[in-house]
Amino acid sequence: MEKNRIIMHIDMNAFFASVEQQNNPALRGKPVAVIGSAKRTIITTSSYEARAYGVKTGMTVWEAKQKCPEISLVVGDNRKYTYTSAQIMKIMLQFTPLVEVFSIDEAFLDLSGSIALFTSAERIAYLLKAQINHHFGIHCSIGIAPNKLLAKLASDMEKPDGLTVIRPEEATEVLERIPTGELCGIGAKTARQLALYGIKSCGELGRFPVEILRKRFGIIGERLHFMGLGVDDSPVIPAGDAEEVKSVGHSMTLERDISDRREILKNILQLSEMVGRRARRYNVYGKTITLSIRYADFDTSVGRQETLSCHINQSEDIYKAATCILDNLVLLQPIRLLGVRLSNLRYESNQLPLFSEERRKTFLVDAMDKVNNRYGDFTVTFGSLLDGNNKGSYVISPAWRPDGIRNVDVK
DNA sequence: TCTGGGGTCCTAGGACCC
DNA sequence: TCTGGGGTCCTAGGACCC
Repeated sequence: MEKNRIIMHIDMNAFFASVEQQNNPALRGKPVAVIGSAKRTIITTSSYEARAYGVKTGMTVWEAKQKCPEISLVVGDNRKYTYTSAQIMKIMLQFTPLVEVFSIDEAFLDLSGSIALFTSAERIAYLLKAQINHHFGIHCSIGIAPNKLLAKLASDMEKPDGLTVIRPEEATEVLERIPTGELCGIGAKTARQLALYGIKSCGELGRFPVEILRKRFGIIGERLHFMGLGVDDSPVIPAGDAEEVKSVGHSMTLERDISDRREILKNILQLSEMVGRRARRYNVYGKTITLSIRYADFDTSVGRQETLSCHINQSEDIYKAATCILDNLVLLQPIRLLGVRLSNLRYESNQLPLFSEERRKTFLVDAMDKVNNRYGDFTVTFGSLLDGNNKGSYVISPAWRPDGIRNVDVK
C-alpha cells in the first residue's frame, strides 16, 4: 500500500536566459536567447520576453532573428549555470534531504517528512521561491502532488512563476482533460500511436484495456496504463543514492560537412580526448566504444560500436578503437556530426578523491605526450584547439548535472 | 538560412555456450 | 537427416528526457 506522499517538482523558468539576465542588468526585461558557440547552433533557451515573439528552444538563430530582430544572443557559459544550479539545490536541501536533481534546472523533493516542520508544502514552495528569487533573481514553477509524475505535470501547468497543487482526490479529474503527450515519458511518437487507438487524454489512457497496451507497446504498455491513471510510486532519489552513470560521450556538429579522412580523424581525436579526459577525471574505464555519424542530409545516421577485451580510458586507446570502427565503415555522404561514446563502464572505486587531481594530471600529460609523439602534425593544432582557439566546442546542454561526472565542463 | 548535445531504456536479432 | 531450449553477451536503432 502506498503511503500518501507529498512530492514537489521545481522547474527554473528559462534558466540559462534568466542567469544571463541576472548577470547582465542590460539584458533584463529584454528578449534574450542563449545559444551555443559553434557555427551551426540553435536557441538553447529564450527569455520570456523573447518567447512573446515566438522564439523557442530548438530554433535556428536565423529563425529567431526573423521572429525578433532586436533579440540579444548570448553564448552560453556552462560554468555559470552549473554554479548557480548547485547553489539553488543547496537551498532546497534546507527543506528536505530528499532532493533529486533531475537536470540542471529541475529537481524533485520528497516533503513527506518535512511538512510537520514547515506547516505545509505550499509554505515551503513560497519560501523556496522567495529565496531563489532573492539570491539569484530567478523565477521557478512549482508543482505539488502525491507522486513525481503528477508533480511534474503540475509544475508545467503554470509558467512562469507558477504554483500548482494536485491533491490525491483531484488527480482523476485533472487527468481527464490532459492530453497524453503532456505526461513526462509520452513523446510525440507515442502520443500519435495512442491516438490511433482513439486515446487522446490521460483519462482515456487509464481506462483503455491494459492487455492491448501491453501487446502493442511491450513493457512500456503497462507503464502507460498506470501513467494514465496518475499512478507512480517511483521514489525521489537523492544525489548520494543515484545510480552510477552508464556511459560518457561527446558529439559535435562540424562547422561544415566533411569527407576528408584526415579531417574526420582529427575530429575523432578531439572527441576521444574529451571523453577520455572526463573518464579519467572520475576514475572510470569503459569496454565499449561507439562511433556515431550523422550524414549531411541530417536524417541518415549510423552508430557502430565495438566491445574490447579490456577496459580503457586513455584518449589514445579510445581514438584507436573509434578509428578502427571508422575503417570498417563505408561512408555514404559527407559527414555533418561525429560522436564518440564510452560505455560498459567499470568504476575504480578504491581511488581516493584526494589523489584524483594528481592522477588526472599525470594521465593527461601522459596521453598528450603519446599523442604528440605518435600523430605529429595536427596534434599541435589539436592542443591549441583544446586550449581556446576552438571556442566552437564549448558544450551547452540542459542535460548537465551540477555534480559528478555529468558536470560536463569540458571545453 | 536549415535543423545542438548528453544521457537512459527498450527491442529484436544474432553469436555462442551448455 | 532432423532437431532442443535456456542463458548471456553483443549490436543497431529508436523513443524519450533535459
